[in-house]
Amino acid sequence: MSLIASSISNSIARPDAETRLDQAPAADHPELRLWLRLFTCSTLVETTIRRRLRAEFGETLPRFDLLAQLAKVPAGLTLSELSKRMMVSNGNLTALVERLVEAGWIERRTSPTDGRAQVARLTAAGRAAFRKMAAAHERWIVEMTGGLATHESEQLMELLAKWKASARRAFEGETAA
Amino acid sequence: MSLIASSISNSIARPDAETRLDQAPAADHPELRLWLRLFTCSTLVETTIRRRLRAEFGETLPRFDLLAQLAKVPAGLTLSELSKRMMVSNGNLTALVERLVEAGWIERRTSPTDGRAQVARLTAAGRAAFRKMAAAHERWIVEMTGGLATHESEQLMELLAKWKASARRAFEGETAA
DNA sequence: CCACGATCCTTTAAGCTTCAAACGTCTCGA
DNA sequence: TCGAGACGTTTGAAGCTTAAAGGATCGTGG
Repeated sequence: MSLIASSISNSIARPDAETRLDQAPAADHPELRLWLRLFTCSTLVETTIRRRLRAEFGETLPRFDLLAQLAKVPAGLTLSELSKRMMVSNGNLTALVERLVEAGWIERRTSPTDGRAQVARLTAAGRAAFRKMAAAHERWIVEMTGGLATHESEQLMELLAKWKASARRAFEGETAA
Repeated sequence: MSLIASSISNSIARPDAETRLDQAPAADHPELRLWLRLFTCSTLVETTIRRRLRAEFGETLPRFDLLAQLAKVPAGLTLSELSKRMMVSNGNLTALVERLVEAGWIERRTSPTDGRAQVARLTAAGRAAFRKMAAAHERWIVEMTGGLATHESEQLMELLAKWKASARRAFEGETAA
């Protein structure tokens, strides 16, 4: 969480010919405003989910997320596969998995085909716990997306797909270089 | 960071009349897919910014964010005003402000009108440091939004505004209740 | 005037997160 | 077969984050 926000860098230097701050209070470039808005949406949803998860189930979002990933793959996933899907660094998973193993919700074993890899898998208890949370989670998401009509959602999906493509290019350009 | 992902909860219970998984690999409800995609965009952009900020300036995102907020208000902001704008908990700011004061980039003093409030303000050094980072940050954002045409950006702004409204309702319903 | 509730900040404990470095395992080519 | 490099995971240090509890200050209604 953390709001990037617009720069003030050139809002002073800019000549006043284009000074139409009808409703834009401060942000300069439309791209910055767009990013700011996307980020706000994301944070709002995420924070709400996090709070409700804690309040109603005493759970954290990363734990729920990990369970959700495993729920989709009954055979289990390696830790690095998990870290890719959850979009977190791999060093992160060791402790997270550790705690979930202690809770009895997942089990971890060395891959039979690759001595380096650890495979995590849901236990029956973990699956049951997850199922309850997932139902609530789904309701929350639907509630928070309620303001959009069907055709709007579809439009949004497409536009975000485009953005995602741009963003991923920049993202990957990093690790490659 | 943490990817909520779809539930598997009812993907088995659902009758196969509606089983058109042409391209949707796993997610059930369109709302979940939408949220997932928004979240992915957000994380992709955020992670890229974070990495570049570290690589090129040795800075972290929260520090940059705080400077950005202060840059918009020369007179300074109280810590609680900052926490609202940055969308983080207030307990968070104490240490963050502390470190930025040590770096000499901001200064903090008790508000003359309210003995409880601490007002943070950029120093000249902080403003200079921020300016350099802000210019780069702006370039990065523009780069990552490059795939969208002008009319698409505008559309996206509107759709996200609607979503934001829904999400904020849910968000505020929490603290009010 | 003063007690009460609201507000602002800090502290604490627990957990999450990243990066970078280290270690074991695997793969593949010489 | 053996070595180099790639890969999967763990560890450590530093920092971020939250929720909850505590202390200081403010404003207001008695």
